[in-house]
Amino acid sequence: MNERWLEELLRINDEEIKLSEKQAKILEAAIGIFSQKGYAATSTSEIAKKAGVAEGTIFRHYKTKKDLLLAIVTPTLTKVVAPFLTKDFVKKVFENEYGSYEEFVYALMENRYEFVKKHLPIIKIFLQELAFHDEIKSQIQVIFTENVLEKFKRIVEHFQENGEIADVPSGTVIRMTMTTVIGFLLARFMIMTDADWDDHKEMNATIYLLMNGLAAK
Amino acid sequence: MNERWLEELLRINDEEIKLSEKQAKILEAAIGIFSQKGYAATSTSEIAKKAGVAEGTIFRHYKTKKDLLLAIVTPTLTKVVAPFLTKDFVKKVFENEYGSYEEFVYALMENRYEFVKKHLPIIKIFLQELAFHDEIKSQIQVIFTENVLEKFKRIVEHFQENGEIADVPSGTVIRMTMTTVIGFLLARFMIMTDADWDDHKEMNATIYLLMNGLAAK
Amino acid sequence: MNERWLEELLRINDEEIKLSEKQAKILEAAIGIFSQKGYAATSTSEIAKKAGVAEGTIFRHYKTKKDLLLAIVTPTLTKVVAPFLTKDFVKKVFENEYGSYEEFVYALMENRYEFVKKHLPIIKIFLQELAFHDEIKSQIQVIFTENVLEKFKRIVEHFQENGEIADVPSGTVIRMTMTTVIGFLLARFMIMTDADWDDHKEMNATIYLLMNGLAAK
Amino acid sequence: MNERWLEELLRINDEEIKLSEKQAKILEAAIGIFSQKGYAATSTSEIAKKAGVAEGTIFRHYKTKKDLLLAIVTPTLTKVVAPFLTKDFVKKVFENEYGSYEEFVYALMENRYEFVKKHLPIIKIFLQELAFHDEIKSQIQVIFTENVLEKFKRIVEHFQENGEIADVPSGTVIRMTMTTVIGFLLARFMIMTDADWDDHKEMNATIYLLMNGLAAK
DNA sequence: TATGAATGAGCATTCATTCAT
DNA sequence: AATGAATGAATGCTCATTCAT
Repeated sequence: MNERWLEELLRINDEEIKLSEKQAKILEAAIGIFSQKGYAATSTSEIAKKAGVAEGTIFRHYKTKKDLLLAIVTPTLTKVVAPFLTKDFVKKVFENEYGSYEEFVYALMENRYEFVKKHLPIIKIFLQELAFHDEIKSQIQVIFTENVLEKFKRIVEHFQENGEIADVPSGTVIRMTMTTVIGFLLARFMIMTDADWDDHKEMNATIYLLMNGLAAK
Repeated sequence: MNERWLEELLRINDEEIKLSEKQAKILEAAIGIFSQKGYAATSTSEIAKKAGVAEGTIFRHYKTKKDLLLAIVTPTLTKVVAPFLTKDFVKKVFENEYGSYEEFVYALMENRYEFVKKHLPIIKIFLQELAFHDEIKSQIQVIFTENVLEKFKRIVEHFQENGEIADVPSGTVIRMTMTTVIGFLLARFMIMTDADWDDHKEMNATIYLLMNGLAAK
Repeated sequence: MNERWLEELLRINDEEIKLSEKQAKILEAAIGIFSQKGYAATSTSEIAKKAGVAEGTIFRHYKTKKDLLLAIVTPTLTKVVAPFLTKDFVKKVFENEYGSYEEFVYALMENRYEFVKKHLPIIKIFLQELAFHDEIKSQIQVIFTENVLEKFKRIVEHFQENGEIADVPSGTVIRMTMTTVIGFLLARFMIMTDADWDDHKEMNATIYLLMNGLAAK
Repeated sequence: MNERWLEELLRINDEEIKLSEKQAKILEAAIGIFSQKGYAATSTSEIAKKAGVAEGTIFRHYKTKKDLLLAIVTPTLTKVVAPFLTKDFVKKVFENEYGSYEEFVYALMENRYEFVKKHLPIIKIFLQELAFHDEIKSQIQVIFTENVLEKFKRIVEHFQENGEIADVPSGTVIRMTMTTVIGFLLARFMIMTDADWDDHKEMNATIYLLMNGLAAK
């Protein structure tokens, strides 16, 4: 089985992670069941059975059940806001790699759409457990304020000076953009899971409306 | 203790619900702990202790732990979309009680803002457990398609003919409106719980952006 | 409903027992469920539901669950060996009401056959709980030695002197007779419950074999 | 502790059963308490305590309490009628290993007497629970009709042709023989548990009477 | 490294019994 | 006399975790 995707997803920064075969199976099994029934409602014996390992093996790799959860969720945390973490992300914007805020948002949305689509189960776990574990909550806070907020603000202000978008407080623009993007993804993947949409058409419409909303008058 | 609000919230349609004192205490306790730690991670003994009753008493009133959850969540289900359930809701719109879509959205948002603020713990439970209990999921589906969708559509189309909002498919307008409203409420109550916002200013900005987005050009 | 049979069965000696309607219903329900699932596996709430009374009502009439069992089983105890308890039972034998031991055994068997048939559920309870409650065990001991053994012995010896039955120790004859009678009844009512026998033909054959066995040579 | 007898008793057919030390202790404890207080009145915690293991350990070996019961009772089921299950049982009879029906019955009784004496507690459990668990009941039915009835019938008919026993329907002879044997054993081990009998003398008398009863005239 | 038997605290639920009405 | 809400101990069973092999 090719576990490259898992290794890649769980890698933080650039330290290579080597997952033994058993470890990979445990993680896969845990992701599957956690996302389906929730962390608290999942038993380690269930995970062990699905992973095809002994119960004890789980605890050799992860000291507690919660450690197993965090091993899944923590790396994902950074991956969710990944684009913002690349060094030259802002530079790209200023160097006109994105000719407009619209293009930027479109690229962002498309990128996150693919990411969510690929890692839906983990994203679900993440959203669920976020509410109950303060470790996760505060990590988000940190990542967001340290790595995302400032950059996002610079980008927004760039396009405001630019005259493309209206001169409202950047916080509001950011929130509008984010709720729009996240709202679209939630609607698409959590609620209308089986609706037959033309995803890209809806995405375009959504961004069009957002841009209209943000446009300078 | 005054439990009128609880009785009122849990009332479906117009059947009066009479909560005995113990029952009210059980519900209150359950709501508190469920919303804080999640349904699956909450033990009935914990609820009993917080409610100040014997554990057996819980099971006299609610046959299973899950029944207790549903007794909390099911009535809330309808209350969440309550405005749409009132008989003359659409009529009001057409009779110019709301002069514009903007006014309508504003009223809706304000109203739901107050509702969520008041019943935050139950809403949290509701959102969490939604993902794991198919009974809840399918009930939502039913309520939404039967009571909300059609009415919402008529309203949107009304204001499209009216020339106020753009001539995009009504489904897209509805989704945009809903993700905006829900997005705002989620951001406000779930994520930035302790930010010191000026709620109404943010609400106004949000709606302004939404309306710009939806405006006919 | 006519509860005369119950009142009659539960009457000890000659004290009249007046069962209130509720009491009769409780007893009836208890007999039904005890005999079907056993005393220990039956809950008082189950009895209450079947009897159509409140749980509390049971405990108004019978202080504990065990009291309820004993109220059913104790009177039955004497009724099981009832023929031996009538004053003139032995006299009847000697006065040639029964011309032979065979006739006597036949009458006894027929009589107990009808009794067991009529009161099968109680008999079942009786046999089951006998094993677990020392009160019942010792009561049997008492009744048997005080009321049955001596009389039975006199009867056997009568027909031994008479020359009808062999001159083995009367204890052995009694045991043989009893295991034969009881064995027949057990086989008929407990084991081959649904076999389609000709009961009286089998009874005759059984007694014939017994008498052959006991016959003086 | 030597658990060979338990392993042997619980072995079905010829598959070896290996009982771990804990398992043996659990079974021993369960047999003891079940037979004393009955299955339904015995709690798993009680068994665990007596067995000197943790309560969870019981459920690692036996999925449910009922499984534990069946693990005790089911193998015993076949052992009870064991003589009939040996391949050459009937052959032995025809080849004059038993010169007469009397000798045959005597051997059978003696053999079962020793068996019951040795395994009294299990036999008690067996008789008690028989009444409440349909699995046990139907298994008996199967074993009896498949393995015992036909053989027993052939033996009886052999000795009828032989002229030793009377020409009554074989079913009746079988029932008489069985109620006599079982009646004796019940009387001996269940009822007169503490009587000081000379067991073999009583057994001889019993068989003598039975044979007289069955004798061809 | 991996196993799986063993643990005992904890779980949801049921129980016989009490008591205010 | 009858009710049924309330109790809290007890039940069968599951849990995350440990540890000898």
